[in-house]
Amino acid sequence: MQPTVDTQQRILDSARALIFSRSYADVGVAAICEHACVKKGSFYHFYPSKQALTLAILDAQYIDIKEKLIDKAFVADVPPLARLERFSEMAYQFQKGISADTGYVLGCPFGNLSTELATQDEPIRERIQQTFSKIQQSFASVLEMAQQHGEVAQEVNTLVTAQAMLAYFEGVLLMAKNKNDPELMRQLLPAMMQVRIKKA
Amino acid sequence: MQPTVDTQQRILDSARALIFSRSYADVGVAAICEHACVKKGSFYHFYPSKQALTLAILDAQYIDIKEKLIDKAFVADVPPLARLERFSEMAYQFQKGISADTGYVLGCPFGNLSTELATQDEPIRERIQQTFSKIQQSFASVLEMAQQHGEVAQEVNTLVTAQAMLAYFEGVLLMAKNKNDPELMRQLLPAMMQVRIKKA
DNA sequence: CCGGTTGTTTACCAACCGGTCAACTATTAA
DNA sequence: TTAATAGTTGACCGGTTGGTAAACAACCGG
Repeated sequence: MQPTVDTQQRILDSARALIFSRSYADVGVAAICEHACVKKGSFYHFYPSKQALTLAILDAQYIDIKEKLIDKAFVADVPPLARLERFSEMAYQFQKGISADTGYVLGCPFGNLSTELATQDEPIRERIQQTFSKIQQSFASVLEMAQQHGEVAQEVNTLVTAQAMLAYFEGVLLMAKNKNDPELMRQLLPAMMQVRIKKA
Repeated sequence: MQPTVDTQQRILDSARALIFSRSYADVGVAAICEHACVKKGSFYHFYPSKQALTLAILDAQYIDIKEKLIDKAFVADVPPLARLERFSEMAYQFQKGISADTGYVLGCPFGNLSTELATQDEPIRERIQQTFSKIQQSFASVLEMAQQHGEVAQEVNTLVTAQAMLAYFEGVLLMAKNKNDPELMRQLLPAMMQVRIKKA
């Protein structure tokens, strides 16, 4: 048969790009197939439903973000708190690039799908929740190291502070998307490093 | 004619409730009409399009939030910074009530519509942007009074800090919606009052 | 009593939605 | 050589989408 190499991959990549730049509801299966140069029958050969595809997108998206953003920002030869600054700066550069390419700040793939589907699709909501938890854990680990380095007070609840920082990050992305201006991230994100929530 | 009293109002109220609890794309004109006990022809007698209705919803929603949340929280006989705490507490109570009624934390009507439509519908994006600006202004006024009372340092940029606080608030709402747990607001919102961004 | 305005109703539209199905083709293992 | 398997294709499904048009009913000012 034809190379066939990556029909499934093309479907996933196309769907990821289209849904990220528009919305879940606005991107139909037909549009995904057209973008991936695949017929609808093939789509349903690989994915039983649009929902199942979306769950696969979430997993792939997390792997990407972990490799290309989190792991690249949280490097050992930088002091813990400065790693969070690297994270902010890289996220800003990322959104700025997208904005330059597409004309739009697209925000966070997880946050976007979450607000659209959290009350509508329980499996998707749950998967996003798991993803946020993993990212939160990465943040919390950095905060713990920061505590060991004396950069963060011992009385700080690292897990809850990580949650708050992530919430702030998502909020800034939401506002930047709505304003369609990546520079808002530059202005607001530095305050993320100041967020603290103390132990109960 | 029939009482007719408020066909238009019923359409607006139904649409507001339905779209808030689901999403823009998931709530069709037919569903709105059914919920409002109105025929589709009447809908288009009052609103030229679903988009126009949504713009009207945004305006009505802002009026509501301004009256029932902002003006009630920002009262003169409470110290400025404590007004922000009142705002947080009332927002939490509000979401808790919704959660008890519907089984879901619904988040912010503006934030929800923004993430879904910001890249798709420019007039709606713009209207949401104006709404956020107004809320931000209310926050900034409180911060200025806090400065006059010595609660906030003079070097703080009140307008940008207000923007950051609003972003944090939106982020917390997003996370609470995704976790479907209003208690997250109790845990995270107090940190909103600590957010500061200094003058350049 | 009339005519215009406002509002309501019903029937209708083309386009699209997510998803199914059976026929077909190519590949591989026995 | 054959049979099973994996992948592809195009036609098709019922239901729904936002929106339209025309007939009709009730009100009000002249």
